[in-house]
Amino acid sequence: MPELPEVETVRSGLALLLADRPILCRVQLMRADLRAPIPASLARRLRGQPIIAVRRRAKYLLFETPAATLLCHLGMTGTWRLAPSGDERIHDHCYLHFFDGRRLAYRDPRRFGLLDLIEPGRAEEHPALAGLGPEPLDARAFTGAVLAERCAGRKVAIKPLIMDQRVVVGVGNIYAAEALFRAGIRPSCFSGRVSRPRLDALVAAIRAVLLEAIAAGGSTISDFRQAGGDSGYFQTRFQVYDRAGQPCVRCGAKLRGAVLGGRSTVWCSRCQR
DNA sequence: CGGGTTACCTGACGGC
DNA sequence: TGCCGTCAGGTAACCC
Repeated sequence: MPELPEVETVRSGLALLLADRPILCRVQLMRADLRAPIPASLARRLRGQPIIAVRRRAKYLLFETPAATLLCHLGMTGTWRLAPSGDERIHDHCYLHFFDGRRLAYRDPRRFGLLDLIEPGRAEEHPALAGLGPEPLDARAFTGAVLAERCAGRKVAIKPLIMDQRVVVGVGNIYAAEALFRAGIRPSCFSGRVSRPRLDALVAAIRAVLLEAIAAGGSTISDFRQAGGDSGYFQTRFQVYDRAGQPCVRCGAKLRGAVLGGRSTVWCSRCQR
């Protein structure tokens, strides 16, 4: 489900819900592992702690408490929701119970997500966060020059390259396709052969599409929901994603579809070179 | 090392 | 109705 706009939408929703810094009275794990084992000490370490902030790095959520930070990746199907008493669902893997009586539920049918603990001040050392590329919305960190350096001499196609979280974070299959369409770049283009002006355009397109999607509350495909339960609506603005065989919004040509780097890819062979 | 494929897991959907 | 194949927003372990 979640690329940067969806994770940011969840983050801002949770930050609003938790703005009064509620104190955890119980962390209830319903299973011992997701994609990776959940530390056995997680519940004990977080008990009695206030949530002082909810941050985002790449596609990760960080629930900060004085004693430790709860790290969460939503994988493909992870969701957080306010779960009143009686609202228990299949694939709920973790409940955060607060002293004020509220409860947050983490639900993740495919279990590609991650829950882990980070020691205070050690976020950059965590294996999942170390080595991540720049935030695409940070205009100083993610520039055409930075992307050009990562592309130089590379034969990997540009679409899988911009989905590589070591190059730039937060871009997944949907927004990679949308950004490449906006920039007029064919997804299968060798990274090392995309000109510098076109890489500048791609950086701008990535930033623009992510910002527009955040403003729209993310894209709701299947069961993505904001933390408040609302749907995002950016999916109504897809120009290429999931539109193979349909007409290009710009020129009317039939959009092409293929598998690239193991992921479904859609593009306009007339508008994208 | 770079580049490509596969596995992880469940659910939804289309075809028969 | 139900069975089966295919596909899904991500990541990482493999292979050559």
